[in-house]
Amino acid sequence: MTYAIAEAAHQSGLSIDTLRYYERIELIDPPARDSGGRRAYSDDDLAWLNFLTKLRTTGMPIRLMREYAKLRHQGLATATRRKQILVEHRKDVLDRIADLQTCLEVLNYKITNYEQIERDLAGVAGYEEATA
Amino acid sequence: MTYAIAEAAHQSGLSIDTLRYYERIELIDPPARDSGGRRAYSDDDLAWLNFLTKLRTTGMPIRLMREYAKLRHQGLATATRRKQILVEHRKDVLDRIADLQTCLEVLNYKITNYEQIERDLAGVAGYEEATA
DNA sequence: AGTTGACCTGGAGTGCACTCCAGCTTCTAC
DNA sequence: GTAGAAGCTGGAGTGCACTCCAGGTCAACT
Repeated sequence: MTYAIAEAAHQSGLSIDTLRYYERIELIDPPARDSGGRRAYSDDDLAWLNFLTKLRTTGMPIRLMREYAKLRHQGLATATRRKQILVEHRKDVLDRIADLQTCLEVLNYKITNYEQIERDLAGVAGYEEATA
Repeated sequence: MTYAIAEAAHQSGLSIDTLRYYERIELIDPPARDSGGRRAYSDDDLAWLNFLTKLRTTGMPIRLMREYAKLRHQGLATATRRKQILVEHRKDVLDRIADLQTCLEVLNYKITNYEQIERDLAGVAGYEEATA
């Protein structure tokens, strides 16, 4: 099964331009081409894209994704380094989640404040209505 | 109590250049100046900076932070809109955390795979040693 | 009085990750 | 056999959030 670039874009959630861009910067291998010279993405290509988007979503810089992609081509010998990259990245992601949760508390606190303000303002309005 | 820009940078975790940049784009009010024309940040300034960094950490675009900053100057009347911004942003943050957690599972899965590969490689090495 | 170091301004430069464009080819449907 | 959609290439442009720089001022210490 192969997929035209529009379909690959749709499946991966990336834009067509981004797919070609990723190819240019060697994040992905040049996919096969059909008889007319158009890109024909394989299921494997999509699986790799899918994994890449996971790394992107979690904020891995493209530079590091490229290193990972390069290592992949060098086979099993690089498994340790690849694992190391992922383990380090996992730590980054966990830290990031913790950061977000801390910020969330601040956000909650602020929102609660605004709710109190709204109640106060409504109280004044109610009072004004009652005494009008 | 006031703070020189270097101290404010240190306290907020932003760079001196970023503080001046935030001032230029009207994210923060111009702080007071000392007799020599140097910025003298107040505790309130620092508190606001601190909140801004929370918004930044959670990925709020500067454009939106500016809107929020602007509303703040217009007093209580804008409380509802400000709350709305924070509530919407909180949703973004929650979504983002959920995304990260999904990606984390993929990362964990991959890492587990690499660990299996390492064990397999170690097994072969052990076998080779034993039969050498 | 001179040196050092922090700070000042306006403006230019940077890095990242796309995103868009012009001009061309190729397939599909009528 | 022609119109329109989809894809191609190389290269330029964009938006964001800083970051750096030159050339100057000011205060404190020696």
